[in-house]
Amino acid sequence: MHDREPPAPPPGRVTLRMVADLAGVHPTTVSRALRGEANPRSENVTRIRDLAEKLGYRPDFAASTLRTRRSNAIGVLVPYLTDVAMATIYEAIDQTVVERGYQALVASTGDQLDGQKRRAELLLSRRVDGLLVADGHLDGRYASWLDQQGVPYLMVMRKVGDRAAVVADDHLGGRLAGGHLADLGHERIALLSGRAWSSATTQRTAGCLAVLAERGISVPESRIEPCSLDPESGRAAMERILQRHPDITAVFAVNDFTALGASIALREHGLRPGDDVAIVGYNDVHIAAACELTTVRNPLKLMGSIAARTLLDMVAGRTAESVTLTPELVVRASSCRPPALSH
Amino acid sequence: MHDREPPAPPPGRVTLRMVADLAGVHPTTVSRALRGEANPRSENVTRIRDLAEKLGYRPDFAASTLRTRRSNAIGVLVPYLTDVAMATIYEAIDQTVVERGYQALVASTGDQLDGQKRRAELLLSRRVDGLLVADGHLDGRYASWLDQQGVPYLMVMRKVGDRAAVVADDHLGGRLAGGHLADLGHERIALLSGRAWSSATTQRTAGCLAVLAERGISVPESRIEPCSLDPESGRAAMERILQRHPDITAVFAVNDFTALGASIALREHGLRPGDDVAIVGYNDVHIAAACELTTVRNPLKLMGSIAARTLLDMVAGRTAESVTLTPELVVRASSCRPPALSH
DNA sequence: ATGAAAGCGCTAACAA
DNA sequence: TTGTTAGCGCTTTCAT
Repeated sequence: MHDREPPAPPPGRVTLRMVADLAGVHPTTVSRALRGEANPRSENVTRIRDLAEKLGYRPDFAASTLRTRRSNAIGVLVPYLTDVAMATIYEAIDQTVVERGYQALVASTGDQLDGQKRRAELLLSRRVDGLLVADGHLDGRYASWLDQQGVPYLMVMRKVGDRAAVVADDHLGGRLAGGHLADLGHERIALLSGRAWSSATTQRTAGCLAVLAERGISVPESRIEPCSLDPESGRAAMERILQRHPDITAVFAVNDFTALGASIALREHGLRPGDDVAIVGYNDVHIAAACELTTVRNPLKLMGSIAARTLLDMVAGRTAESVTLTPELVVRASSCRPPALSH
Repeated sequence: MHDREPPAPPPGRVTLRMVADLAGVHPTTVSRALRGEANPRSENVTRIRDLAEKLGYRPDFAASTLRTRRSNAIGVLVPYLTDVAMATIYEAIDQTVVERGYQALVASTGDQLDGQKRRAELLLSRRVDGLLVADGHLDGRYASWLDQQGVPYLMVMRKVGDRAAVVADDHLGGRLAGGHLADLGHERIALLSGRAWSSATTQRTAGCLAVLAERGISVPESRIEPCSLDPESGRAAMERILQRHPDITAVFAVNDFTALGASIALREHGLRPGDDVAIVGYNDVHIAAACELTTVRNPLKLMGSIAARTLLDMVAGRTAESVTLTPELVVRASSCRPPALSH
C-alpha cells in the first residue's frame, strides 16, 4: 500500500474494475463485453452494458492508448483555422473520422517551420495514429522531418514532392481564372500570388500566367505580389501593386479572402471592384457568393473527407494513393469587363 | 515473459527508460531532469537533456496522463468552426493555453444537444482537465449535464443562467446596432435574430428591439426571423421576410455571415444593399471591413484569451470570476440612410 | 466463455 | 540528490 496520493475515490470516475466488481465478473469480461469482442449472445453482455451505462462508465483513452499503442486519434495540421477554406476541410475531416470511431485533433501552425514542428510534436506526444498535413511547404524541410517521425501522414490541399497527397488541380484552377479574365478582354492584370512555399498558390499563379501567356498577355513581376491567407494581407499586397500600377483592370487573387481584402485597397484608390476592376478569387468559400465574388470552386469538403478516409486506410496498413480533384470556375458579378470595353 | 505482442522494438519510440539506461541513471532521475524538478544545478541535468534530445525522446502523454490524472489538455466545444468568429476565439484560446504548456482540443458540435454530449464525452474520455464551452444553450439541459461531469468548465461567448462565463455585453451591442439604424432614420427594420437557444443572439435582438421601442419604432414579429451562423441561412431568412415585407429599409443581422447572406436575398429582390437597404452585422470578423459591412465589434481574441486563462485558473483550483467585455459600433458603407431621406 | 497475470510508460511516495 | 517500488486503467496473451 504505497502510492497513496490519490487518497479516496471521492465521487471519482468509474473504472472498468468498478463495473466488473458490481457485475460480479472479471474486468477482462467487461472490457470484452463493452467492445463487442468475443461473446455476443451471452446475456451477460447486455447486462454489463446496461450496468456500465447506468454507472456512467466512460473509457479512459489514456489507459487504452498506453496499452494498445493506438490513440484512435489523428492529428490535423493547418496554417490557420480562421481561413474558412481550412476550417471547411477540417470539419469534413472531423466528421469523417468521428463516424469511424476516431477523433481529429487540430493545430494551427501559423504556416512556419518552428510552429509546424512544435505543434506536430505535441500531437505526436498524444500518440496520434496519423497526421493530415494541410500546411505543407515546398522546400522539403518540414516534409523530411515528418518522414522521420515514424507515423503515417498524408498531405492535403498542398503537395510536396511526390509524397502522398489529396489535392485539387491548382494549375488548372489558375488557368480557369486567367482564361476567364482574358476572355473578358483584360490585358493589365495583377496577381496576388500567395506564398512561395505553398504548392497550391504557386500552381494557381503558374496556371494563370501560363494561360495568359498563351493569349499573348504578359504580366510583369511588378504586378505580382505575394500574400498570406487573410484579407489584411490581400489589402496590403494590392496596395503595393496599385502604387506602381494604378491602371490595372483586373486582379486574380489565389484565395477568396485576399481577393476581398484587395477590394479594400481598390476602393481606397477610388476604383470600384466589379465595375472598374475585375476580381477573381479562389476556393469559393461560403462567403464568396454573398460578396458576388467570381472564384474558382475548390471541392473542399470532398478533399477533407477523401483525405481522412485515405489516412485511416494508411493507419490500417494499406498503401495510399494520391488523389487530384478538379476545380471549377464560378462566375459572379465581381469579374466585369475592362472599362474601355464596358459597352 | 508473457504479453509479448509488442514483439521487437523496431526503430520503436524512445522511452524514458532507454534514455535512463544510456545515461546510466534511473528513469526517475531522467523524468526529474526533463521536467526541471528538483536538481537544477547538477551537471547531470544538462547531460540528460542533451542525451534525450539526441535520441529524439518525446514524452508519452498517454502514460503521464494515466499516472498523474492530468492530461494538460483542455477541451473546446464550438457550434461550428467555419464560423470565423468561433475560429478566431479558438485560435486565441489555443495560443494562450499552448504558451502555458497546455493543448486545446476542439470539437464542433453542430449546436445540437446530441452532438454536444457526444463530443464532450469524447473529450472527457481523453481526460481533458477542463472545458471551454462556446455553444451553450439557454435551456439548461446541456449545462446541467456538464455540471455532473466532474470537470471544471467555463462558458464563452454565450452564457447560461449564472454559470461562470466570459462574454461580451450583447444587449448593449444590440442597442448600438438598433440605435444606429434609428439615427439614420430607418423605421421599417427587419431582424435576423439568430437562434433562440443562444444568449448571445437573443440578447443582441432584445437590445436592438429595446432601443427601437424607446425611439418609438416598432418591429412586428413578421419582420423577425431566426437564423443560424452561415450565409445561406441568412439568405433564406431574409428571403422569408422579403416575401412578407418587400418594403423594409434596413436589416440588423446578429452575425456578420448571416448579414452577408442576407445581401444575396436583397439583390435577388432587386434591392441594392448599402444603397436601398441598410445592413448591420455583428462580430466584425476579419472579412467585414472588406465587405464594407457596418457591424458591432466583438472583442473575440480578448474573449478567447481571457476565457483560456480563467479556465486554467479553475483547473489550478482557483475560483472563476465571470467577465463581460464591451462591444463597439463600427460604421461602414453598408448602413445607408433610408431611400426617402437619401438626399 | 471467463479468469489470471502481466505490463504499456510514466511519476509520486518513500527510503537511502 | 538518486534509487526503489508500486500502480494509474486498460487489454492481451495464456490457461482454464
